Amino acid sequence: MAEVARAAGVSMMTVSYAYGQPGRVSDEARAKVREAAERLGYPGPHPGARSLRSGRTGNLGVVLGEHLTYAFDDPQATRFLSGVAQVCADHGMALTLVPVTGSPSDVDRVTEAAVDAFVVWTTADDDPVVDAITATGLPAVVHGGPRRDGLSFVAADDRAAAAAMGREVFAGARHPGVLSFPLDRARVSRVAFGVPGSRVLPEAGDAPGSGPPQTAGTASGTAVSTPGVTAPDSRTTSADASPGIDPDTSTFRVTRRRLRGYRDAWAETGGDWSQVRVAVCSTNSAREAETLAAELLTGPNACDAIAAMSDELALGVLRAAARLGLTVPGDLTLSGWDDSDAAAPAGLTTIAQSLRDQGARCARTALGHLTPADRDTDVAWHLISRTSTRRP
Amino acid sequence: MAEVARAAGVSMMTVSYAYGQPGRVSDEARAKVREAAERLGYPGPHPGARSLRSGRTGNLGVVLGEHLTYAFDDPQATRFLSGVAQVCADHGMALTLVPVTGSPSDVDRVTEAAVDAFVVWTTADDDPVVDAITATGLPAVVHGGPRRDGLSFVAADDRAAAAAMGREVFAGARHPGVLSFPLDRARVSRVAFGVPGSRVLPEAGDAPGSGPPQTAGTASGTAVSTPGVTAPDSRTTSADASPGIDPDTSTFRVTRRRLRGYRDAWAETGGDWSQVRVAVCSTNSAREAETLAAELLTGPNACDAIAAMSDELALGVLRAAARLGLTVPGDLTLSGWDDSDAAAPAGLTTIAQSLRDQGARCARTALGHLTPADRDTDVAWHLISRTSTRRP
DNA sequence: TGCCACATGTGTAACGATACACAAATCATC
DNA sequence: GATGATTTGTGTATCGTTACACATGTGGCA
Repeated sequence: MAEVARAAGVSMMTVSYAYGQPGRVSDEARAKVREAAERLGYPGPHPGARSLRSGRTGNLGVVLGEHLTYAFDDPQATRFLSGVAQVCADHGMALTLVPVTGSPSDVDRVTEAAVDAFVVWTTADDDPVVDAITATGLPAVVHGGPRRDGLSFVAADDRAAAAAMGREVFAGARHPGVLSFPLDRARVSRVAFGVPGSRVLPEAGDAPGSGPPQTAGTASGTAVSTPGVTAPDSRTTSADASPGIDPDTSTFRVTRRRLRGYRDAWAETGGDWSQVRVAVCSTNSAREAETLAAELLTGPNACDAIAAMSDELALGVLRAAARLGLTVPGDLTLSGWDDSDAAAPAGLTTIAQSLRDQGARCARTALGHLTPADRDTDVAWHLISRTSTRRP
Repeated sequence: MAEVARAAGVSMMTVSYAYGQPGRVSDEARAKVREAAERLGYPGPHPGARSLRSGRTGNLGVVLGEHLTYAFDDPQATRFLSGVAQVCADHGMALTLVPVTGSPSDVDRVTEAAVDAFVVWTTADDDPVVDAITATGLPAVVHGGPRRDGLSFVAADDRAAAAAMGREVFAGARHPGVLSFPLDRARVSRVAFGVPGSRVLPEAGDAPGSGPPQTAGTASGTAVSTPGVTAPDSRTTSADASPGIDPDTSTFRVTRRRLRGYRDAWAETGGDWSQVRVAVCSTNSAREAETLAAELLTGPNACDAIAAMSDELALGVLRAAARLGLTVPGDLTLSGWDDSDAAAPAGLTTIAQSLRDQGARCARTALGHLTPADRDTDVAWHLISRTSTRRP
């Protein structure tokens, strides 16, 4: 830059202003600088040096609770990020996806990230990456979960939405089932009934706190054997050996609250959670859902109502049902979540929420460009009732 | 960092190594550093300072020829970027999406980008963003186009693939049609026949060069009126007033070569390009395709064969055909491109190419981690023949 | 005329880290 | 025990920019 200044016959500061604050210098000076820069092949201010001095990078960081490629593979993440991208574009900010792979070095990737703020896409309460983000001291917004003091938070009321959906899809059912996202970071897929005697707790573990919620039985070395708590060594994929599914022990806030919502709805009919069969998918894919749904739909207690946590998973159920010769909603009522493009053609009852809007809101919040609506409005959702829950 | 060094009782360099090259210091020293850092709340090396001194940023930049949100909205871009993301994750590199919006300031966004290399997703030959990338002097790989000296290039042989497809979909047709991507950055949608008398040029304008290809009639002030060349003031959306479509004037390399390929195939049957009706879509959306396809499928010379440049567009044709009571392939043969998830269920003949693999190859090339296959293998494509081209 | 506001140009002093070269201690090898 | 290789720690110089404070010229306005 010094060379350019000399060649243009101006001071270094004039060159700096010519790039950073074009209005600060005269047209004449700016032209001289541009000309000299062109002639000398000066590529413009070094971004690193600029960021070192100014303290800003012009990047918004995005951290996924999944492998980096999910940003482009998972339809839900993609819609969310589209909203984030829109806001970034509006403000001329680049969008930096931090390369998370599920390995311990993820923490380093976050620490090294050259960004001005973070947006976090749903992860587990005990994900160390969240602590690393907190440690940077940069503004950060978490979507879905976990909640933490000091980090902003954006999410729909998943429990209420799941309860509303449960009322719809479980109505008149005798053998309800749930197709769930993973319960924790191990992402083990399995099929099991709900834990018996599980009380319906109001909101335990959902309040913001400085760490993961302490769950009975995992809090200390004196392991209290609480019914339904997954023992560390019992993570198997065998349906028979699987312990019961306890919503309250899921470390993914979204999953936890949706399970609770379904449980709420079933309890309202006088049913017990232990009657509900839950298939946990390790990924949000129709393929895996099809396999697990086949398990739910066969055997002596085959499900006649399934609430799936995404439309993707629900489509897997539809495929499984078709293969088994079951009709929807005749033999089986079914619900999805998110109102994806495929939901309407499939007649799928679903929860509509605009992940794109939520992504945009997260980005605005992170960048400090809040609108009044961001502050005052709850995240919107509504249930779209279609044929898949019209029990004859 | 100096403070941490003092608190830990070591030199600054030891602290630096403890973070940047943990193997360079003893376990003991590293522990002391980590402890002191923790105690002082030191968040780790400042990324800007690090990049200033080391010359590396740990970011791979991605530039789209479209608005930033296309990264998450367009299924083809999404698959491509999934491949890029995979390679980034493998190498611990962050993925930075440069906020391109179609405005002149895009050039500044590129210049300011703190990245080690660029990957460019298909854009126009005259996109100034490409020059800005060249000016940075950083390694860059262009996917699709344009070709430029000094920039690496990855693409399938679109002309050959389109020719193969044309042979399949135009076989036995009397009124062929094409559903095309935009011809140039104006992205004007329109419907028109091919220009008459258009000679089949081998590869004009496709060789790498330092600038956009010079096309007859646009090269200089003395505007030579060449048949079929779009005059600057004739960009209208009215089908009647539209000048003919000339493949050779499209500034998008991919579009240009696919149009040429279709023209090649039709010429092989003895047909003239002026018999081919072309609908240009401004975006890659089934919605718009449906509207334009309706135009192709009605009137005195309704098309009985349509080659679409993407499966998305082809699905729009299917919808339009269904609404008009036309059957595929009975009344109309149809082809898509890319073999998206929806293609097989729809029985759509298509060109399969792995955009994910191509994205990965671009990223490897940009980052200088080439595999032997990257060097020696052409980008693969093959035609998948399904029912949509089985003319009875 | 005198005064202030504004536009424009300049010099200095960091910003926070790492490349590099070197020194000392430790270890393996014949 | 001498030699060279390896491990580990240290100073110095420097990367390229912008914040800040200040100087100058110009025009408006009472």
